[in-house]
Amino acid sequence: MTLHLHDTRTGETRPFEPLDPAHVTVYVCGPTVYDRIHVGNARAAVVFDVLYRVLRRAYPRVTYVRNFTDVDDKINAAAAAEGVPIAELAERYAAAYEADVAALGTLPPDLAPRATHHVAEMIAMIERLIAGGHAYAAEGHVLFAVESDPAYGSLSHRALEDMIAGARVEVAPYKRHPADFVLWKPSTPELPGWDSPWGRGRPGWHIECSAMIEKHLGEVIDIHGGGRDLVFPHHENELAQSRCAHGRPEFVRYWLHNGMLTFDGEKMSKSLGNVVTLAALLEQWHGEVLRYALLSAHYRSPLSWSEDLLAQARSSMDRLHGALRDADPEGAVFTERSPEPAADAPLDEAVVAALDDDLGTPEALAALHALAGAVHRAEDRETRLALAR
RNA sequence: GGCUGGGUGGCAGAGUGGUCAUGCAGCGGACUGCAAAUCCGUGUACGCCGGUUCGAUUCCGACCCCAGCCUCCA
Repeated sequence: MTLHLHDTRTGETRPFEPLDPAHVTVYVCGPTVYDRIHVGNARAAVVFDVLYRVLRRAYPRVTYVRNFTDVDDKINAAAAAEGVPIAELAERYAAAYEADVAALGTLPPDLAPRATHHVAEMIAMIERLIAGGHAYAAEGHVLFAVESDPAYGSLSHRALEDMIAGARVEVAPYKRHPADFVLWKPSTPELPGWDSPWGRGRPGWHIECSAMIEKHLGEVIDIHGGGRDLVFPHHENELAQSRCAHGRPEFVRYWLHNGMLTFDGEKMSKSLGNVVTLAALLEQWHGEVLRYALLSAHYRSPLSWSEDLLAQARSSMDRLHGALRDADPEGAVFTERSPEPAADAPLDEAVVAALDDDLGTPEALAALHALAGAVHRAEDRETRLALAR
């Protein structure tokens, strides 16, 4: 079976057909670096790491880009609270992020661009949008005109009129349409800012991803990933900007969104205050156990997080390790934690089939356990328990 | 209210029109000097009500409930 992926935009799972099979392009929304990440954030990193590994086995070249949002109000606030320069704080948490997700056995992306390094590209893109009649300047801001994009709402499946009905925040007076969103906003002298045709200011959140994708991967990419909570408005807006700036209807061929981690039935998020930082968990649990726990549910489903889940993950993981020990007591074939099996290493067919079916990690793990059982029952087995996952 | 996606055994969580997910936990047994590991066996599971069908957890309809998004968010 060939790789099938679920695309949020069309709502269907279909065979993965890259634009250019010789070079697959993937972009995933990375963190805003103002604090240590929590397990919920880590889920996306792990899920898309699995995708990356699956793609690398199937295609000769894969470019995986995961950005750092290093210009944001929260960063400014955190830096001010600590009394340190904004850039210093951002770099500190970017480094912490990399260390955190590396502990979960994820491969580093091919590129990890910073938003602040791409302001010129953003400004250029905004100018193109204005020239094309898709954006307008007003009171130091530049706004995207949602009504100029007939396809606006196609990713999140909502109609413009529904958005107006649902609008809970007071609409800024300079907006032509309540759903218009900011591409550029003015900045105060103390805050980070860049000179632009519209005065000193800083970019809106959505435009960074559009600009970085265009620069590093081109106008059309194969896969765009992120958490479900980013579908609207972030990805919808990103899609609108890129599509309109490029003047071509296609932007992302497959939109992949991972489900949220819940804690006591509610989404784990900073605003709800029910977060568990990854760093704290790593003090108690091996990264492998956390990875196992994060992959124990299908990536699109919500996953209920608990101490119990971790204990179960550890026991399950132990069973797999036990099988490896049994099959290979000297550790001659399998190293403790091989970062990635060789590209030509044979993998169990059931595992591959499960992964090819929209990254069916629970089924893949079940297949791994079936192998483990076989290893224990048989005498010696050269089972290739490639723990690629 | 609108738009998505769900409701599966003690827990987590796959899947399917008529035999088994899988793991953890529990229980019984085997092996072992004890223990660990391993093996074997074990549980009226599929939100509720109708419908289609020889047969539905799986298809259709209504209902109830839950989560996410609509505001920063993986």
